[in-house]
Amino acid sequence: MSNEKEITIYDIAKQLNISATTVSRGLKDHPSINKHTRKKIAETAKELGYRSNNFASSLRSKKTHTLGVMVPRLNSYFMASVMSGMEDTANRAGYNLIITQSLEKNTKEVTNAQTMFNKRVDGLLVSLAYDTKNVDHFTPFFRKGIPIVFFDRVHSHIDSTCIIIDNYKAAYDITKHLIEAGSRRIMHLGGNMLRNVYSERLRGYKQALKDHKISFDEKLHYISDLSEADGTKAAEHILLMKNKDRPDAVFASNDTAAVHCMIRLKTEGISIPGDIAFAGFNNDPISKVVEPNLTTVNYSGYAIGEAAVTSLINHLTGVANIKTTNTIILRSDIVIRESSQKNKSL
Amino acid sequence: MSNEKEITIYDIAKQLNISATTVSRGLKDHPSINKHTRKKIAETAKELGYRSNNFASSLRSKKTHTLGVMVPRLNSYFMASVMSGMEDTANRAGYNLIITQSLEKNTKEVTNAQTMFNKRVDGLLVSLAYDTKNVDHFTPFFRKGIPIVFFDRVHSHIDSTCIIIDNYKAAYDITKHLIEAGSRRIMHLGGNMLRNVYSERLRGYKQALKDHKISFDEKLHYISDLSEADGTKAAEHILLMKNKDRPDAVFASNDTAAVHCMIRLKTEGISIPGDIAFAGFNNDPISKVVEPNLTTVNYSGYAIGEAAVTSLINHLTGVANIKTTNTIILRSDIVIRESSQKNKSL
DNA sequence: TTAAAAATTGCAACCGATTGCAATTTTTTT
DNA sequence: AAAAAAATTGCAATCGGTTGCAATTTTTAA
Repeated sequence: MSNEKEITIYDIAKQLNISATTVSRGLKDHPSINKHTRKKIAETAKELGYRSNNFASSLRSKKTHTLGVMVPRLNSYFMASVMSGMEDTANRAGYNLIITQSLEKNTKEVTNAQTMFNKRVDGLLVSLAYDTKNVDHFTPFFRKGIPIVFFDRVHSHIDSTCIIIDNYKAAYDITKHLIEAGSRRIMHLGGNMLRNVYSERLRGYKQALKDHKISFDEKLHYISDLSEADGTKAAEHILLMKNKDRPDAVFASNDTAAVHCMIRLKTEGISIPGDIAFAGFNNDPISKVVEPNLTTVNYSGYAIGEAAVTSLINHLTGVANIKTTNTIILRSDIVIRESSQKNKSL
Repeated sequence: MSNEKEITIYDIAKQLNISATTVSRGLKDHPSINKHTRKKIAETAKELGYRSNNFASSLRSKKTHTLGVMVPRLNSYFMASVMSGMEDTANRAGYNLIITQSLEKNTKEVTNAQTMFNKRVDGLLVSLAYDTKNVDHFTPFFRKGIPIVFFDRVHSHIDSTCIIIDNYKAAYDITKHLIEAGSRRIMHLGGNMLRNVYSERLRGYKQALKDHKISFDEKLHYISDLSEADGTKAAEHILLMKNKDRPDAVFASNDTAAVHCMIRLKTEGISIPGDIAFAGFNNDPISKVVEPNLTTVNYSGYAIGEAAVTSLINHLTGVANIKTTNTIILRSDIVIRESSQKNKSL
């Protein structure tokens, strides 16, 4: 197939009558190499069409310049944005990403962790599966000192940083908003309590109720996977409730569930926000499409991806230590749209 | 950090009193190694916690077991599904993915191609940027015999396979449907004609018009990037048209543009599908949320990703040759929803 | 001008798996 | 039982950078 032979540092060395050692050092701007020599090396490298061989380098230096990414699913707008931010940031710093998805299954997550370990990633970026109960599968990493940054669905661990938003506050604020916009009996569509994102949102929701002297009703806490189908099921659950028990608002832990719950209720003639107000979480594109537009919590997946990779690479390059930075909290804000405004409904 | 020393094939060899050569061959089920020996090697490997070193392997064998993926953008539902399919398939076959996005810019695509070349990917999976005019930046790959599979936004090249759906037929069918459902003056929101997906859809649209004795009106062909904003702009364009010039239907080359065009028109009191019927492309989640639900073309991003990776790996392993398979066409079908049904509107 | 310090450069041994070819062992054939 | 064929196994070179330490050259200080 290819006739042209690969150029190595030895070719450059021969051409310049210097040693391969000097070429190796010169190519990566080692301080002990003379500026003039360095320039000539760079020139010759370009001239000959040299490209460095990662494998030789990784073999010797034991650095792979590869980061492992473990996510529940890739196919959501939020996660796609996160990946986008990670990819940009990693690439800029000369790192590659290996991506795996658990499909929300702990067993697959465990297998994926092994894969990552065998691929010898320099570090790991993890968002946990729906039903992961412990992080034992990461023990080999901790033991070997391979840094892990958790993001979004995190697990607190002494040796790693977490990149999150203030889920508690966001949920508090949006619940408060629902109350102030005229709702009293607010149902919460939540996720698995094992996951910080869902438990924190529940906590914020409860506190907001409490601060407004509304007592929390366990019957109004509906736990599911927050899929489209779960949103629809939640709606059917509501439809089965006696009128007096029915909520006058729903706060869902993601937009998908909120939107599909709304859609189902609307087909039964329930008016939104008149009969039931709605709020979601994520600011997914669908939140701007559903009618009425969905009030939600906006935060940048891209920024989360960027922050996670930056934090990990800084640790790897010794710029900062992951063990001292416990948590990085990114900005989030609530976006008020029509779905929540009972009073001044337009 | 880590105390435990890495286990190599030499450790296994020593333990079993055989050569590293045999261990190396045994570990990858080389036929010339005795079954019994092979089993003992596998056992010892597991017992010692051996993990193969990719870098040593790649260095010597010149195979990286890495596939490069180049896409316009990651953050769409469709592309996320494609990635999901690719990731699954590649991982199962022991390959990794390196992912880059062009952000629709040819210049970034060119840079990314260089990156991929330097990373020495075994093969490339490419969906072209919006404004890419030629594929000269892939010449180094073709020259070195590194296989490329194009998917979705493809470029016909003797040396590579294309994974696509029948865009012509899908567009023809959906346009035909619009006509049969009562529309006559159908506007087309298209993308850049450089991209097969958009030119083929235009072709299908035109042919359907022709077959129904409707003449094509260039004024009804609106070209844009098909973003949310472009959908809105298209709506404004329509609103500025004289009543007699206005289309009675819109067929957009993606759901995003269709939906945001609908939304804008609805705020002006235009009834859909009564005044203007709509059809999109992609079956994005938003198509089931917008009101009325959007008629669209459904096809599986996951399947495309799967087919692309399978085809590439088969070529790499010699199971099939990419140069003989020119094109793989995957199934697509139109999903009829309310937005298009002028006659029997519900 | 010479000794001491600093800056450059090179030697040579790795890193761990792969592979062509030869050597050895086992099985089959005659 | 000897010769031929087939099955196993091992030798040793190789892939291309990296790095501790020593050697050499240049610069600075005395």
